[in-house]
Amino acid sequence: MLYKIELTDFFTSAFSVDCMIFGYEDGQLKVLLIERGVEPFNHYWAIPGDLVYPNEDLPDAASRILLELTGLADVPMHQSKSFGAPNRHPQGRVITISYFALIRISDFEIKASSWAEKAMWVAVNDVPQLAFDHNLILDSTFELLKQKLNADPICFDLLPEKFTLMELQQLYEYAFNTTLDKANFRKKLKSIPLIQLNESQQNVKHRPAKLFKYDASAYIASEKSDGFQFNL
Amino acid sequence: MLYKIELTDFFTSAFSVDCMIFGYEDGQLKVLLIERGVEPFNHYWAIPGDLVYPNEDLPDAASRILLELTGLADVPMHQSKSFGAPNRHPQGRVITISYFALIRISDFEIKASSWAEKAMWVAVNDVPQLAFDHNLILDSTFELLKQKLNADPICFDLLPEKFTLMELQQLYEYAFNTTLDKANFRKKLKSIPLIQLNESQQNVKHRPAKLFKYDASAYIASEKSDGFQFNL
DNA sequence: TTACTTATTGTAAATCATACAATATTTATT
DNA sequence: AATAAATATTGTATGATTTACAATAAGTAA
Repeated sequence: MLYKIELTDFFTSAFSVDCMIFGYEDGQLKVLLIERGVEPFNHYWAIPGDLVYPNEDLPDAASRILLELTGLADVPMHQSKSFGAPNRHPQGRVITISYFALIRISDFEIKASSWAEKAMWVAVNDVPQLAFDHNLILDSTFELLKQKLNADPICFDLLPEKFTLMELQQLYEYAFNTTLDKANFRKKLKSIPLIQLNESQQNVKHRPAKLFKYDASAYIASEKSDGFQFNL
Repeated sequence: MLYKIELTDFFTSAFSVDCMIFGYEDGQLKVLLIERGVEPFNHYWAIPGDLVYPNEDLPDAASRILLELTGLADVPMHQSKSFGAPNRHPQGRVITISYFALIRISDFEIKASSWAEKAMWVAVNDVPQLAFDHNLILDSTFELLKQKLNADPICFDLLPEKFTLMELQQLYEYAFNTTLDKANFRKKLKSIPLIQLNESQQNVKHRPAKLFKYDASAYIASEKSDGFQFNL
């Protein structure tokens, strides 16, 4: 630095939030992407995100922007990593704080609006080249998501309210790209409060599986809820 | 918003990094704090941190600022959470990206400089009221640190190179505020590559304990290094 | 030599993980 | 109806791990 930098020189940056919404459908873990209809990166697919207003809190911005671009409302989000390489945005210094959430795809209707041309669920294993450094952000957040799947019972946010144990197992098998023993998987589930319903799977060509519900309040009430390792 | 907001209106913010350096000394987990010598929050204790230059990458800024304020160099840092409440900084909108690192206190010499009046190691259970939202940042990062202590063998970054198993156990007992069975703790350690040295503790009034070293390269070479749960 | 203090190892019971095998319940087919 | 096919669900035997203690070892201090 040759010249003394003034305080006002620092206040020349912007910041954005990027919202990664994950869902589970057709046996695949998917993320909600938009097609940009503006420069820069016009017509590129991207994580829904935008600049934060100078007086707006970050979680509020995340909710607003997700709603504006995709039509999704009332999705509680968790903070992921922040990215701030000096050249990551062509229009100036923009630091992005990324957020993620897990939802039941069937509970929501997506509708692209504002400058988003399209909105689409894309399997995480099938994500194209994205705008900005969004592939980096997504990869990093998917790793975080896998950690959380092992540490907290958040898998139930992805499944329908009533699910079979096989569906639960397949979600884990897909996320961790592995195969699990059915009998032993069920034994591990004994440590999680699940309620077996008097209902069965419909429209299958074989013995239908029983449906289960996750008992969140029982989990919260248990000592397990702090320091517990899920590790399915 | 009554008026259309222009792109230039967004580029009016600044961002900072805050560096939480943890160490272990006298049986206590400590964090490095500075006393501010400038407004705002003059004479408050604070996490070492400052504004990032408009063209500076975040990790570079973290290294530079830590060196300027505390004299610590060559400390690899990991990103923690970001904080961006609109009113968290009295001089304008400043989002902070927090970083943390674990070091061996005895390997470094701290020296306050620039606008830091003092620099001091403070036990994490004994931190005073800090400037800005720094108590919030520290609490949140200490939780993250505990998670990491359970997931990775990072405890060895805090201990001296040669340590006794009792010292290792006491570190965990302090961090998790619990007591552990000596015999069973040692059995858990069997899953971690430790090298027993031909040296013993010095200057103790009873049978001295053997000294151990952590074999990092053996850990990295093992399959455990991905997806492994430490959980001591 | 003996008491004292902490380090280190051992052991038995209980719990959990793993690899399979066996049984159960439904739909589809004859 | 009876049987086949497919998947759901439960069982079992072996080994590994966890847990709560007890026992032994190896130094220091008188």
